[in-house]
Formats: sequence, structure tokens, C-alpha cells
Amino acid sequence: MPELPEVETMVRGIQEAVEGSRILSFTRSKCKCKPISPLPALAQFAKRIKDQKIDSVFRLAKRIVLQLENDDSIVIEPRMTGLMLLTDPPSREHLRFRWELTKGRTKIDLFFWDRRGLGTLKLLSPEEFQQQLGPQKIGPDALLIRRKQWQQCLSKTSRAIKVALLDQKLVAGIGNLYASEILHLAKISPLLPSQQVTRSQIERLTKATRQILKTAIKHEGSTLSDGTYRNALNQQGSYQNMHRVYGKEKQLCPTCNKTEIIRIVQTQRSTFYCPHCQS
DNA sequence: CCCCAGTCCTGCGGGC
DNA sequence: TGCCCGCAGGACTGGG
Repeated sequence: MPELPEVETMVRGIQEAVEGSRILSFTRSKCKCKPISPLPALAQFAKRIKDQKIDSVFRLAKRIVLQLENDDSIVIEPRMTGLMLLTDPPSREHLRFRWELTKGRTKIDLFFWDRRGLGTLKLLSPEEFQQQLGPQKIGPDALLIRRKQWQQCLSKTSRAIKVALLDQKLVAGIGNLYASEILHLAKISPLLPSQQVTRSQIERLTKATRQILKTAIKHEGSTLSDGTYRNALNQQGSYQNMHRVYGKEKQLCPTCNKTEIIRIVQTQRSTFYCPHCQS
């Protein structure tokens, strides 16, 4: 599930400890779990990053980037169940990778844990980074996108606005959960064809996106009932307690307090909304 | 080019 | 009780 707020929380959680540290070792966990799919030969990967200093840690859409001093980047995509942790992971079983870092005399363990194993890890040269993660592959960040950019990206597609919000080429960082939350706050129907969005709807969408994502970051993201998502210290987020519509089928809409929230399916994903407030 | 269904993966909950 | 199936949704692929 990690979307922008969860990935941002992971980055903030490891940033201080990891920035300026040096990579002592990188190992794949000896657990039974399968190695991550597009990972180059591990020995080669480990060799390329060994003794490198990590200059900075930042979020790129839903990815975590460790920028190395030689300008290579370690790019981590948690996808559904991946976590970056500074403490012992939730279980031994799905631990995938471990970095041993040093900073002065301090030793730091950094873990990548991933229950479902859909996450990916890449080491990219600056050229590969530009090619694979450049602006033509990834749209403007959802936390920063402005009214004019919303207008531009939505005018490009005839798809329903909820479906467009999930297209990372149009706008980056929103996933299935926050798409429903944002559209509810913005009072926009998830079924609205993107090209038909009005000026005032764009205005509301711009504000709602920032407000939802910022508040979710403040609450360290959403830990759903499966309990998977955790911050870097293996603690749960709390934004799940503030959800407006996601997972709340048949409950009353928190805005009008008289209509039941309904669940529909758009391109094989659940959408939750209030048919009264978001008509 | 645009859009969507199918794919990867694991754990859980519902139905029988 | 135990088994099986479907579902959860990140991003990518292939085909219409």
C-alpha cells in the first residue's frame, strides 16, 4: 500500500541516520524468500556500493532514493508491502536486504523487509536514473503539483478522474487509497471524465490533494487492518483513523451525514465515494 | 498512442 | 475444522 505519505514517512524516518553514512556491507537475507526480481547479480551490486558514502536520502514519487557520492543511486520501490527499517523488522521471514552503515563510530543497520516480495531494488547510474525516472516517466509530485499542471495533465486523458489520479505519468505519488480520500474532500465524482473537469473543481482538487497528503504525512501514513505498513522504527501510522471514505462502504458520509458511502470498481480497483456529495 | 486486463507475490477472510 | 478461492493494489507488459 505505501503511497506518497507512507514513503515520505519512511524517508524522514531514515534520513538523519543514513545521510552522511558509509556503506560497510550489503547482504541479501538468508531467509527462504525469493530474491527481488530485477536485481543484478548480488555480488556485483554489493561491490559497486561498498564503501560509498550516502550523500542524501530522498523520495521520488513512491520510491526511496539513496544518492551515493559517486553519483549512482540506489532506488527502492516498496510497492505493496515493502518497508525500510532502522530497527528489527516485523518478522525474520520476509527480510530481504540489510545494509550495514557506519557514521563516525556509530554502526547503523538498515533493513528492507517485504512480505509479498513485489518490491524492487535498483542501482542506477545518473544516465539510467534520468532515462528511467525522468520527467517523461514520472509526472509532477502530488505534494507540489499546481493548478495549471493539474489542468494540463487532466486535459490529456478521457479516463475517469479516479483512474487518472493513479497514473504516475500524469501525477506522481497518489495510490488507490488516497485517490478516494482526495476526491471526497474535493467533492468530485470519481467517475467524472478527466477532460470535463471545471475550473472550480481543479481549484478544490489542488487544495484537497495537498491537505490530505500533508495531514497523512503528519500522522505517519495509514496502517490498514493487515498491520503491514510501519515507519522506520516499526511503529504503526495513525491516518487510518482519519479516513473519510476508504474502506467505509455502507457507513454514513462524514460530510453530509445522511448518505451511505458506496464502493465501485474502476479498472479492477475499489473506489469509495459519497454519491450525494460527489455527484 | 491510448487504455485496460493480466501478471507478480503473500496472507487473510469468507464460504462450503 | 480444513480447504480453496478471491481479494488487497504497487508498477509493468502485452495486446486490442
